[in-house]
Amino acid sequence: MSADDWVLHVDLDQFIAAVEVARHPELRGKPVVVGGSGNPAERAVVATASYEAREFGIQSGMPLRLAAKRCPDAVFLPVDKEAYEEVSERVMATLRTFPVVVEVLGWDEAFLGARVADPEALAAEVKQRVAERTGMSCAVGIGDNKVRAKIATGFAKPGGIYRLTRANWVEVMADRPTDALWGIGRKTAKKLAEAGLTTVRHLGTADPDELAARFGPTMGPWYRLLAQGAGDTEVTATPYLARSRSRETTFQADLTDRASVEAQVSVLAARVAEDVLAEARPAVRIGVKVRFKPFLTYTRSVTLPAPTSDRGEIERAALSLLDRFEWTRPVRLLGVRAEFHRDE
DNA sequence: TCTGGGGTCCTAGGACCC
DNA sequence: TCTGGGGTCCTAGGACCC
Repeated sequence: MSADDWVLHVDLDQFIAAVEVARHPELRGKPVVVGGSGNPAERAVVATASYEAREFGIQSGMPLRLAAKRCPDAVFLPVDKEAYEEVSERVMATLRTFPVVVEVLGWDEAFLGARVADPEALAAEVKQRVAERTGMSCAVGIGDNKVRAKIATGFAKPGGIYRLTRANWVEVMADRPTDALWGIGRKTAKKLAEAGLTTVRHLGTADPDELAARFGPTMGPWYRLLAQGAGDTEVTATPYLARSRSRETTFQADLTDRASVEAQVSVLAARVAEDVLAEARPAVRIGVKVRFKPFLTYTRSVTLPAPTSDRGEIERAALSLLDRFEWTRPVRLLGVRAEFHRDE
């Protein structure tokens, strides 16, 4: 058997819930909901729900209050970022013990670039070693590019292995709705349906010019390629370079006066300035986001006269942007963002 | 919706310049 | 004024993902 190039996508099962259960074994088998500071009455959403909690119709992104209504007996836990980062680091370190290129995608997922004859055997070894060294269970998707590997993982969950390549793409995907594709969400699927394109098969054979006219010169033709299973094959271990850093807060009670808004923007700007300093690259642009009651969101941003990492300058820029909003409604969220130079 | 927080990328119009 | 054409930057918003 000769070796070929493969992309594996490793995705930890129920990552956040799994970390919590690992350190609180008494929670095993119970509906567990992690989100906000663990108080289901607060303005926050579900970060992860255990499988038991999902049985009650609880999903990530759902307001904690609604989750509590659906399952009053669920255990509500606060988000503990440090704990998840620590376990994530151990998982990624375990992945790096294999002769593969590891590209980290987030806390709980990574692409592996491997040249092997038997990718299923590699996937099984990865699952086993991750379980032994970290106690975490994962699903592994195998593909001939990143898109197919990523979609394959969805069929492998929880805890399995699935291979999706050019060979079975049509058979597996052609009759599925367009939002089964990675990068097509609810809104785009709806727009595609309005154009008569409801399945992956339809999209893959659609007229590229018409797609370009409807969805833009880049996205239109890209959607068609995506539906054909096309995707990037290059897995890279190059360290990630952030394009921006931001901090935002939804207030438990809306802000109604300008002085509190300014005070909160100063706090957020200081946190962003710390992040900018940690990046060791200056910010070139500062943005402010305001979400008014009921849920109206606006942004204003400015290119700085010169790149800076100075806390005072970042704060002044953020505060000056406040004059460009209309302050007629209560404020539920404020955010401050710094952007870095795009090249390198 | 009772709708978080942290990101990425694309689009489109206007400004501005040659 | 019956107002070129192309390139690039700036800005706001949208869609998507985890």
